[in-house]
Amino acid sequence: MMNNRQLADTFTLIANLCEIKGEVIYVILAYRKAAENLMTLPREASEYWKEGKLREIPGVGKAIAEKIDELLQTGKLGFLENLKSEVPESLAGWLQVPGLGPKKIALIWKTLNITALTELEAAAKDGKLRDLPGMGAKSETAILEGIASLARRSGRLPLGRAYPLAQEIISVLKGVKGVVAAESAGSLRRMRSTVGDLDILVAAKDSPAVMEAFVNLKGVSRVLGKGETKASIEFMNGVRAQLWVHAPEKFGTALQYATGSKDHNVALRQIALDKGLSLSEHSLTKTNGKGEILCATEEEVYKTLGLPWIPPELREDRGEVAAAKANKLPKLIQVKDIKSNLQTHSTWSDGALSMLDMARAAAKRGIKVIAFTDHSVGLAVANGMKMEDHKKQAAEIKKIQKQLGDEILVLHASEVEIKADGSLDYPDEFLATLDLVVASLHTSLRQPREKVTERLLKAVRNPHVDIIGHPTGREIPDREGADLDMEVILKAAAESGVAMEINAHPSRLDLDDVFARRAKELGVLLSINTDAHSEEDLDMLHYGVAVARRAWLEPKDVINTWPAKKLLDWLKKRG
DNA sequence: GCCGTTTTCGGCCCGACTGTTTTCAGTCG
Repeated sequence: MMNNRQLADTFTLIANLCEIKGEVIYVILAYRKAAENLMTLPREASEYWKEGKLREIPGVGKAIAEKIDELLQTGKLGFLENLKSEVPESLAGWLQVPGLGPKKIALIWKTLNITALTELEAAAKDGKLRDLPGMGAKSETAILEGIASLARRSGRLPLGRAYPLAQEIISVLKGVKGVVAAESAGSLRRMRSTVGDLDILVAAKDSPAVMEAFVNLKGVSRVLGKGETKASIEFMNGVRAQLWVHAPEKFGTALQYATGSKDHNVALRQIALDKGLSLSEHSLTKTNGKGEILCATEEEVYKTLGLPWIPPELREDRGEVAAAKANKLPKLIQVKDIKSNLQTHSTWSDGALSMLDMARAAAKRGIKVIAFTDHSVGLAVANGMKMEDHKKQAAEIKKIQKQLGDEILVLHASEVEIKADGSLDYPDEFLATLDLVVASLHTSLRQPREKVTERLLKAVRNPHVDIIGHPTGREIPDREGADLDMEVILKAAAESGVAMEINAHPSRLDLDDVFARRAKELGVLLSINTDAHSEEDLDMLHYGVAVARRAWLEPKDVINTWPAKKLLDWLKKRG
C-alpha cells in the first residue's frame, strides 16, 4: 500500500514530466499542489480511499482521485507509464540543476537526443550546447556549474544549521552603513524544519554597499546574481543565500512578500483585490484610478487588509487567513511560557554535565522544573542505567536539591526504552517509583507499520508512562521516522492522557508541526523538551517552540507551561 | 487539473534578473 510520501512523489514526477512535455502550466500546478497537500496530510490517503472520501483531500479532484485509486489498487498508473514513454523519466532529474528549466531541457533533449545527466555534462563540456537557439557559451558554463553545485548540495538545509548561519549574516549586514533593519524571510522565518536556502531582507536607503557586503561575506564561493534590489550567493559548502534590499518605507510589504508562503501570499492578494487593492512587495496600489499605500511594517500591511498581524509560523495557508478574518487566531505559545524541561540527560547516562551543573544551567535560563531522564539499561550505546543505580541517583538528587533550594525543582525520571516487542525496559513496579517516565523508541524503527504502531500503543496505554519521547524517531535530514499510524496513536493518547513530546532538538523536531496540530485537535496534551545532553542543547528550546507555534499551539496545550504544583499534581494522578 | 458565500466556466501572482537578444524568453522565488 503506497503511503502519502510515495503518492506525493508520483504526482511530483508527473508534474515534472508534464512540464518538460510542454503541458499547460495549470495542469502542472495542480499536480504539484496535490503532491504538497499529500505531504502535509496528517492522515494516510489510503484511509480516505477506504472511506470513499479521496476528494475531501484538498487539491484532489476527479482526475487525481482516479489516479490515486488506481495506484492504491494496483500499485501502478497507466497514465504515468504512457507519460514516461513520451518523456524519458531521467529528464525529470535535470530540473534539479539550478538554471535549467523545462524549456531548455526539452530543447536539449529533442535536439541532441540525450537523456542522462552525464550526457548533458559531456555535451556542455564539448561545447555542443552553445549553438542551440537562445543559448550561448555562458549558458553552457551555467549548466556545468549547476551540475557541480547539485553534487555539492545535499537537499534541504536543516533549520538548526540555517538559523545560526542567517543570524551571522544578519549581524554583518546590520553593521553596513545605511542599513535600518535586517531580518530573515522565507521558510526560515516561518521556521520550517528544513529550508531550501537562506532568505534575508534588508531595509536601506540605497543598496550598493549592502550588496557589496553580501557578496563579500566570508565563505562565499560564487555570486549567482547581483542587481539593484536582489543578490544571490552560494557558499563553499553549497548553501545558498538570497538578499533583497528595499527602502525602509517599503519594508513591511517587502518582508511580508518575502516571508511567504506562496499560498499565504496568494490568499492575501485575493483579499487585497476584493478591497480594490493590488498587493506587491513594493506597495498596495489602488486597482481603479491612482493611489499607492506604502507600509513600513507588516502590521500596516495586514491592517490595511482588515486583518490582525499573522505570525510567520502560521503563514502556510492552513486556515490562518480565515482565522484572522474571524479574529480567531490562536494566542501562540512563546519561549517565555516554558517553565519546565522534562527530558534532559546527565553523566548518569550519556549527558556531558553532572545533574547539579545541568540543573543550574537550566535555572539560569528561567526553567523552574527539570527532569533527569537518563537512558534505561537497554540502550547500551547511550550508557543506559541499570535499575539498581537509580537508588544512588535518587540519593544524589536529594543532595543537590538541598544545594539548589527553590532555584529549581529536580525530578527523578527516566527515558525508558520501548523494546522491539513493545514491552518497556523496566518493570511497572519500578516505573511507579519514579517522579516521571518518558518512553521512547530508539531501535527497530523499520518494523512494519502494524507492528511498530502496536508497540507504541502499548507505551501510550501504560499508566506509568507520562510522556512519549520523540514519537516517530525521525532524524533530520537523514532518517525518516517509523511508519506509524499516528491517527490511531493520537486517539489512544487522548484517551490515556499521556503527553506527546515535541522534541526541540533541531535534528529531531518530533512530533512535527502537522502531527502536533492534529494532536491538539484530538485533545492530546503536548510536551516541549530539549532532550539536552549539554549546556548548549538547552538553548535549542526555541526550535521546539517554533514547531508548536506552527502547530497552532497555545500555552494551555503544553504541559511545560504549567506551574510546578499543577505539573506535580498531574504526575501524581497518573501514577 | 482544481475550484466556487458573486462563478460549474474562467480564472489560476508577478516582478527581478540573466543571457542572448536588439525587444524578449527562460528561470526563479
